Amino acid sequence: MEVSTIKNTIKDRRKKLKLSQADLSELTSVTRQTINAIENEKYDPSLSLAFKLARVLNTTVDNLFTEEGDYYGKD
Amino acid sequence: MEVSTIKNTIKDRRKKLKLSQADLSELTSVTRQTINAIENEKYDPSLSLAFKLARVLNTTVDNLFTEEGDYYGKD
DNA sequence: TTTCAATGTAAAACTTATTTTACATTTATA
DNA sequence: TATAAATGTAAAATAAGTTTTACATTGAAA
Repeated sequence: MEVSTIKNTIKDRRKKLKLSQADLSELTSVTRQTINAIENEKYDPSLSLAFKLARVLNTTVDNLFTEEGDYYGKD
Repeated sequence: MEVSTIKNTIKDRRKKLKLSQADLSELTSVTRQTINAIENEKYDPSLSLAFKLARVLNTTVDNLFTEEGDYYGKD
């Protein structure tokens, strides 16, 4: 089971707005499973979805996601 | 031939830094073709690559990419 | 004007993101 | 505590991003 390299604060921000995963999925036009997978960092969202999520959650992509660790990965 | 929904200023910023597409591809660990395709907006980069590009080009994801138009797309 | 570097492009294979369908578990509330 | 809502998860299919290989065109410099 792969794990995303990028962390995010979607769950926190979603809850502050009292939205369910289903609500957020509708607001961003993806499935609830996609929201769930991204919150639980099964994989990274596309750039397009990252922008939609940031917009709906009243923030920026750079704020919502943080690329940390992995600076010495692969090669 | 599909076209990316997201615009970017990679080419401009790359040139200001006097980098070739090949240079940028090495700095971000992708192929030159990937850089070329993204500059010419054949498709969007992954979120991970978007962050790498922003970092190398001394800017942020939100600055480097702009999601415009398409507000009334698809459904 | 030749030559080399840089850029554009394309098909096939592969990897990763997303959907669809479906069900199980947890959490809130009547 | 029963019921509904929310969340977690999973397999198969499809869509989108990336690599590999390869070649053609453009641009710069000798």
